[in-house]
Formats: sequence, C-alpha cells, structure tokens
Amino acid sequence: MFKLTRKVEYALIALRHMQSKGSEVVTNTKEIAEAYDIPVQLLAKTLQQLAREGIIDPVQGPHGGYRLTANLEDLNLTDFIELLEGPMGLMDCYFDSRCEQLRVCNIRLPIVKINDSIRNLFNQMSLADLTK
Amino acid sequence: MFKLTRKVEYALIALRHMQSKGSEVVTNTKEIAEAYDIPVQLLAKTLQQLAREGIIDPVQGPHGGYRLTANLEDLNLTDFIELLEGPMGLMDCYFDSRCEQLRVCNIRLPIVKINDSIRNLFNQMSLADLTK
DNA sequence: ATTAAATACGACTTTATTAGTCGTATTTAA
DNA sequence: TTAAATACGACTAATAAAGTCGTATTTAAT
Ligand code: SF4
Ligand code: SF4
Repeated sequence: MFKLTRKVEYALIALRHMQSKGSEVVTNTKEIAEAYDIPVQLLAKTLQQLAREGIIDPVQGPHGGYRLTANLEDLNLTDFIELLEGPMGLMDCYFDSRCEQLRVCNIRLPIVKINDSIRNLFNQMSLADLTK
Repeated sequence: MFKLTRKVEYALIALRHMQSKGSEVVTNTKEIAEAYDIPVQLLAKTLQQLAREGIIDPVQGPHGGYRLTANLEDLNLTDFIELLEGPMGLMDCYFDSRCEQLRVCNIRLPIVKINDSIRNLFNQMSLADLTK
C-alpha cells in the first residue's frame, strides 16, 4: 500500500535523464530503457503519454525520440501524478462519492486533513526539485 | 494508487467508535459492523488483529467484545498502519532492496526525501488526533 | 522507391494486492 | 446445556498494476 506506481517512477527517471542532457537533445526510448533496465514497451507507452500531455515533444523517424519541452519548475508533483494516474487520494471519498460508509463515516474529516497535508506537500514540490 | 486500505479505515472507525464510549465499555464486533456498514467477518478479523497487537482487549463469551486499552495519544499513525499492513513506503527500495533499478536509479534520493516527509507527517500524528 | 529506425496506440495477458467469505473451534455468561 | 460472542486459517473474488504483443505510421538515409 501507499506506493508510487512504477509508471510514475519510470516517467521521473526518464525526465531526469532527459533533463541532464539539456532540452535541445533528442533522446530515444531504447536508450533510457537500457540505461535503467526498464521494459521498453512499458516505457514507450509512458513516454507517449507524457508526449500527449505536452511535457515532452516527439520526434518521429530514425534518430527520433523525445525532447524535453515543459518547464519542470512549473509542474508540481500532484499534477504530474494525476496526469499519469488519474485522481490521487488517500481515501475513495476524495474523488468518488460511492463509498458505502460515507453517510456514517466517523473518520472522514481527520482523514481529509491528512490528505490535504499530503497534497499540499506534493504541490510545493516541483518536478525540477526531483530531477535536478 | 496511494490509498489507505479499507482494513486501516475500518480499524480507525472502530477505534473512534470505541473511544467515544469510554475505555471501560465493552463493544462487540456486530454493533460496529452494523453501525458503519462494514462486512462483519472482515471487521472481526481486523479487531482480532488489533487485539493481538494489544490495542484493544478481548472479552470472550456472551456480552463479550472488546475494550479499548491502548492510550491513543501514544500511538502514531505510521506505527499503526505498519502494525496492520506491514512496512509502508512510497517506493519498494525503502523496505526491499530487490528493485531492478536500484543500482542505476537516478531518482532515489529525491524520492527518499519525500518519503521521509510523509513518514514524518504521519509520525507527528497520534491516533487520538484522528479519533477525538 | 526502399529500407530501417523510430514513435503511436489499443488490446491483451499476467501478476500482485486488496477485499471479502467460509468453516470450524473455543470461551463463557446465563 | 445453550447461545452469543471471539479466534483463526484457508479460501475466493474483485480490482489494480505491470508488462506484452501486434500492427500502423512517420521520416531520415540510401
Ligand atoms: S467515507 Fe470514510 S470510509 Fe468512506 S472513503 Fe471516506 S474516509 Fe474512507
Ligand atoms: S526509487 Fe529507484 S531504486 Fe527505489 S524503488 Fe523506485 S526505481 Fe527502485
């Protein structure tokens, strides 16, 4: 429980790798996958998702790959995670009201507070903090 | 991703319920299960686990149930979660060194920092904060 | 034009985790 | 003796995460 998904980790690894090479350089999936022992197909899908979200820019054809476009200073960890994985919350009722216990739940408020603290923590944190 | 398990939630709900009734009162599983729409058998197992851990005290036989014994001021959320679910960490390498990427991982340190912040946050928080 | 190296993308399968159920034994108040 | 409760492990079901496959498209180089 309570783990970042591999997808998020792989995405961060890739972004950090690309950032260290500068934003003009084109890096291809295979290079990253081999450098970090990540299943290529899975990384490929993940990078495609990052490209759809406008964080990296695809370059097709031979010598293609991706170029880092987003300013990682401006992207916080909450947004990044939700971009890749959808809504993030400690408890179902944060993003889905179908919890059976909702009407009678006696711990919701304290849990909401903890959840807010974590989201806040993640909001303060730019991707640049993680990749520099 | 990133959710508290139902087991943890049910345990907190039960503890809060018991706390509100005072620590001398014996409360049985069925009462709690019905009040909060929790599957009885599942709650039963969870309360048995809390009893084994010494947080509540079992009273067997008819009119039996559990009595709250631990001082919830003294129990923090990290310990509580780990008591029920085992080691808690944002990433595998926090409690298991078999991650394939470990040797080459370029994001481990920043992730460790975030993980520490969260554990720290949870350490500051006593169960009493959540149940009062 | 052809080839080959790359991205694009959805469907699928596998594995892991979480959630919930069942059966049976034990304890004990009435 | 009965019935209401806990004790506990094995099992099953549901959900989520991780990984794979097949096929199409783009484009630089020859
Ligand atoms: S309502 Fe209570 S039990 Fe349901 S998800 Fe929210 S906190 Fe958890
Ligand atoms: S942070 Fe790096 S080393 Fe740790 S689990 Fe994630 S990928 Fe593995």
